[in-house]
Amino acid sequence: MSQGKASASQQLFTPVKNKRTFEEVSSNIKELILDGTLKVGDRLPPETQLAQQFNVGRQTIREALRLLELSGFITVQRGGGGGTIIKDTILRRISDLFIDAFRMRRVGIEAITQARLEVERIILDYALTNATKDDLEKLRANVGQANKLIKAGRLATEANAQFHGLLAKATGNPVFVMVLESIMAVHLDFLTRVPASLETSEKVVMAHEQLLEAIEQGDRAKAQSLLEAHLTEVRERLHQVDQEEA
Amino acid sequence: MSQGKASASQQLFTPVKNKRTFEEVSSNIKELILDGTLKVGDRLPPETQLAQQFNVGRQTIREALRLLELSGFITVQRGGGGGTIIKDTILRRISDLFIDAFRMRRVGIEAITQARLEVERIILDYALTNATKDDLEKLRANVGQANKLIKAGRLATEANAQFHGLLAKATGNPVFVMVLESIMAVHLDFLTRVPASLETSEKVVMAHEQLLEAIEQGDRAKAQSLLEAHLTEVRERLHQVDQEEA
DNA sequence: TCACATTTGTCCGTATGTATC
DNA sequence: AGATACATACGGACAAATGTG
Repeated sequence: MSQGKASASQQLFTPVKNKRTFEEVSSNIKELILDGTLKVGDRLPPETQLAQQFNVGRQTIREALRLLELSGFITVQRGGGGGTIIKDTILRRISDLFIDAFRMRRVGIEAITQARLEVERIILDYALTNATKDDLEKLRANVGQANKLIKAGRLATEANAQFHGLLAKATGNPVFVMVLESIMAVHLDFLTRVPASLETSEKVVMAHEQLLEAIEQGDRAKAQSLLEAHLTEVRERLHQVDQEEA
Repeated sequence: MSQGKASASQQLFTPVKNKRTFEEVSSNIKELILDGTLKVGDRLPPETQLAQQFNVGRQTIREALRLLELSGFITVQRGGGGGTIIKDTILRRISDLFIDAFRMRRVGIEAITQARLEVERIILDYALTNATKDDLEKLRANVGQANKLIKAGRLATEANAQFHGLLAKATGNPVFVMVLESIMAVHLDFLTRVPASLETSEKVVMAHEQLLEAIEQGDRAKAQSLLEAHLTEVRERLHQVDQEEA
């Protein structure tokens, strides 16, 4: 890349083929998905047929499928009746890459907590003005389910994580959902190393419930201070673990 | 990992193999990179040798390499003297996935602009308190380079995008860098559809210069209003394009 | 400039594992 | 339980690209 000048800083001829064949196949299928020709739930033909239709070898098809799989566009099931199915798991893939990136750069837990706090502040702000009745109902249902789990003596870790995702959705802006889920994936990755106790799980549910009430009442100031307190507590808990490990 | 209790409702034996072979190989190599055994710049053995060492077929190795490649851990060059080299391109991969995610969900430009504005607000806030002399020097150099390009009658698109990345770096928190670059990648993806004029490019550089001066003087209020104005202008330009297309 | 060695890219044939009916 | 359909995996072979002498 980056060939400065050809005649006048612009290249006259673009190479007919610079991508590898499996990349060609991959982006070919990707475009079909993105433009709606192939929809979620649809099934792709078997690899052998794909190879024939694209007029390439099976190995090429397989490598193309690996790209699509890791990009979150398809899932592959082996065995009879299985095959390749269009499915949107991009967000999970982004989260996975975020986790990798943090491990690679050896980013500390403080940086993540700080970023999460700031993002959640924004989210709360937007959620307070944009949340629909449907959003609030879903948040209510989430807290209800979490309470149920706690009373049954079970952990509500997953539901508790979901609460923040629902809050992000209530902003009406999907970008906030993506950003929050990416950051939270890293956060949760750290959290899995600390044995979750029933008490802390219960505390979290209570905090969510109070926060939700403040949101429902439109009490901005109260909601903000509750969020602050909630996340500060999470931060303390994580730092404790961080030091124990070190 | 994470087997709480072994007697009731918990599995005693975990399956020896649930991952596919190429996934096994991939995460094997990935761990070697993450724990520092393999460092950036190192070269992996040729595929045939890898196949022998892992005792698998070359096809399996190739699919494993595709995963690592798309995850941003390696780059592959063909030909003599080429091969697989450890290289960290995770951030670029995340940006690519973000672009895919937006196309897939058909998120509008307004949502992205809004999110970017909020994130940049935070970044400016942190940069104002945390920026080191080195950070400021790099920002200065960036503006200088951009000005040079403009005077030479060339566009400064790349440098202008880099300015915001440098600002994010000045927060001292790498999470902000990741989030901003992800959002900006989508933004730039939209921007490539509008033919950039020399005048707008120049305008942007001037805005950056003014903003930098305010930061250097520690004038928080001024910096904030300048940022606001700058991003609002970008927003207007984009919306214009958006409507022309529709 | 040209030939050569190295390494990835691609194809084919075949066998095995696995899930569904 | 058996047949079927599909992904998974192996091995061998050749083509294409790219650096080196």
